[in-house]
Amino acid sequence: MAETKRSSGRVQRPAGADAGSGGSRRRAELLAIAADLFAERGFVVTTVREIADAAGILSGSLYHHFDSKESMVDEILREFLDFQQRLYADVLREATDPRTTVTELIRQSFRAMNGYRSAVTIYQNEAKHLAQFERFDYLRRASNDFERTWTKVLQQGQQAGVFREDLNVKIAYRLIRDAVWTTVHWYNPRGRLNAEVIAEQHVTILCEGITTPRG
Amino acid sequence: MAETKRSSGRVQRPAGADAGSGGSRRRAELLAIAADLFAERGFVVTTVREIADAAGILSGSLYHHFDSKESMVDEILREFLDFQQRLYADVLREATDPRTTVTELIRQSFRAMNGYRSAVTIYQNEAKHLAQFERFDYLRRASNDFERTWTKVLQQGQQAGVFREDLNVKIAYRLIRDAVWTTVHWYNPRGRLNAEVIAEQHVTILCEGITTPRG
Amino acid sequence: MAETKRSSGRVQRPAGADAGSGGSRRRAELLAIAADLFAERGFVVTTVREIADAAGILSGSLYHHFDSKESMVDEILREFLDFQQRLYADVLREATDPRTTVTELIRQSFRAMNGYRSAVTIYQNEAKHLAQFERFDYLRRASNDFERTWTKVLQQGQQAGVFREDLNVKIAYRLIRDAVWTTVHWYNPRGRLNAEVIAEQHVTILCEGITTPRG
Amino acid sequence: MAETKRSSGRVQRPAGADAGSGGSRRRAELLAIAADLFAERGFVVTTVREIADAAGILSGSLYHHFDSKESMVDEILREFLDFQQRLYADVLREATDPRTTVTELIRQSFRAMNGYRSAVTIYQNEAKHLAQFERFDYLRRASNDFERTWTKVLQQGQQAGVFREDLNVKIAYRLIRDAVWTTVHWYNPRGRLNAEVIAEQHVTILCEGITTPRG
DNA sequence: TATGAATGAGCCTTCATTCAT
DNA sequence: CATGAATGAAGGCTCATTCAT
Repeated sequence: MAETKRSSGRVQRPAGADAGSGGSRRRAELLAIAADLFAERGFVVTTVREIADAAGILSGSLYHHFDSKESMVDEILREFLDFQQRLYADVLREATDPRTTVTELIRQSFRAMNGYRSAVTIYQNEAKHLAQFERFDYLRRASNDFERTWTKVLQQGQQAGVFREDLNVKIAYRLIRDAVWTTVHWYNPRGRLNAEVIAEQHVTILCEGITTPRG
Repeated sequence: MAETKRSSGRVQRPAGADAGSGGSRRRAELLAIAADLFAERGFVVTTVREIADAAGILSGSLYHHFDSKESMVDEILREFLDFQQRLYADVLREATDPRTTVTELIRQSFRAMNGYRSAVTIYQNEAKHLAQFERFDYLRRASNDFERTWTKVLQQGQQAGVFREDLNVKIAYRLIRDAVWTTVHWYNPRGRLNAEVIAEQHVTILCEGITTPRG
Repeated sequence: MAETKRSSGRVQRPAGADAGSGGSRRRAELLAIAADLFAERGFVVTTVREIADAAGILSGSLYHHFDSKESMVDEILREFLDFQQRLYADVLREATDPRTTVTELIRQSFRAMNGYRSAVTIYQNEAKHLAQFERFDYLRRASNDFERTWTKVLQQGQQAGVFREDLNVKIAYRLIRDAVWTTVHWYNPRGRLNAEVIAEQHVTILCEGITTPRG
Repeated sequence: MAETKRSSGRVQRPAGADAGSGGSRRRAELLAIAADLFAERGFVVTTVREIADAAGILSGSLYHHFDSKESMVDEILREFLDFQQRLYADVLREATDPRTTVTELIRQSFRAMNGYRSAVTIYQNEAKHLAQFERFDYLRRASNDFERTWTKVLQQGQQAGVFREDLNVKIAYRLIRDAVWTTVHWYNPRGRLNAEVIAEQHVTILCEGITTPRG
């Protein structure tokens, strides 16, 4: 078999996690470093040398842990997508009314941005480009899943009369998705505006609009 | 050396000819081809060869028209930014109440997407990356201009009591900007949803929210 | 389309040949240089840098003419195989008795060694290794063609009573083939023994054996 | 440093155990594995990792047994060459007439192919390449020994009138050598044609030729 | 204006080898 | 004996760019 290179490593473990699992600690470190660079500079533009430099090793040494640069993003994205899908599933399982569900979906989207900030950015920036390779088929699948999840909730809300009838759910979904996820481009975890504040602003604007309630 | 290569070339069709001007027709064609490729595939990933292939010439021949690949994006982006800024200026000059102004700003943002679709995409995708080079300083400047324009209007609206007081204008601005401009990623000019419909949906959602007005 | 890289180039043109055909003269030169190196040092071991050095250009420049190192051998081998197969076909077309046919087949095998010396060596040394890649399927096909050609003639000779009955044609074919083609490993075009002499010795030994006629 | 690594290891089974000796049993196993891979895939192309994989250990662990990849072939080839030379010496010692001697030399060449099949293949394929390194000087020496052995016998046969006068012994030797040893490329120990049959066919063809004895 | 040949720098990857544990 | 992490050198290939014709 291969010399190491087995998958499974957690990325920026956002809690306890990790356990005595397979992917060595070193592996996870390297993945986190790569994720940050991919997010900051772009996947194509980031060289394996840069990753290696940042890790304090030689570029060739990376291949002791990973098959390729591609397999690094691959792992990073899968990790994030799994996490996000789990969060959404949780919301749906405990869903009550559509309004609350939408609010929660928005909030949980922001939550992923804490543990998987780089991954979200990468997903945002590179998914389209990567999706053209067979290996990344799952990106399209995940994207479709997300769309289905959201549009279903929006439709239910419309039928229940809680969401505007003149809403084109497809457009609405995309607007919300982009509004929420592009946040990652300017959100600064060490800045004044923390994720919660931003999340609530988004909930407010997207649900109620920017104008004051009409008397 | 360079016989042509000077800037000024119009990119995509927008309105009045341009005939006779400096940038030859061929130049404009090449720029349009490049813009489409940059938008579709990404600036870094698009090779000069691909552009040349699409134009039916050899890659070296491109350098008769342009100094470099960079100077191509440069022209493409400048063109679009000029156009967009002119449109915004028009809106502001004829501004009445904040609510109408915001609506118009949104509409005019969508308008640019018709004539400068590729340019908008490129701006969306590559600005951050390009802005790190001196040559593209104007990107940051434009971005700041946009932010100033919008936040001013939003603040005025708040003071006038027409926009919610609990609005963080910075966040609101970014939400609106991203919601509007990321449209370019999925907007299909030949699809069912034309730009106007999408624009109105955005106006509605962003101004009134997705929920039905409460009695 | 591609920038150059079209196939068709003659390799070590063994006569007038070449004409104003497609593959530029430069291309043919490079191919000849590559062929010599592949033959002398082995395909895998020869680096594109070495080829480029021998040609007085940079390694990257080779890719202006060829898609890859592989496509270089590919062309070299195809060229030779075509030539050899044409020669064999000529022999068969004008075939009279089996004994003469075999003699001619041997002679024509040696003839290819003059114009395509390097190619023959490469074929000898690398065919097995290369044949494992789809792209080189034709190697196996050519090999089978050769075998069919030879074994048919040998069988006919046996039926005609001119070749020994106790001959295993498969073994005989392989013995002859290898005896003839491995010559390339030690044959020195500028040495004392010219191709004709060697050919005749082979004809004699293979047809009559090394022992003196008895009786 | 090296605790084992010293030469002497027997390669493939040939005869009497070897137990207790320096080269541990493991060592011999590894060598056999390496030999098979070198033969099948080529020395340069075979990676240490592949050998290690086939042996179920990590590539680094091989260096507990051997100094380098080179020292592996080295041992493999020495082993075979020793064996072959011993066989030839035996033939010469008990030599009677040239015709029988040649026959026996051919037979003993085939004999080595049973115990040292991979080694023969490696010798066939890589000798030329390896001989360029000082360390493998003995390859050239062995090759010369073989040539001397054979040409002497052939000359004696000519003088005795049993081999054709018009024979160029150099060419004849090479023809025989190559005819015999290239067999290894297609000989399948588990195929229909066993080594003995092949050997006898070679003896017949090389001594008597493929044509029927003329009345 | 365009071609065709070449440059030069850099990229991803491979691989034999080392060595602390 | 073996693992796991790393080294360092090299290899095939890409690509923006130049320039003589």
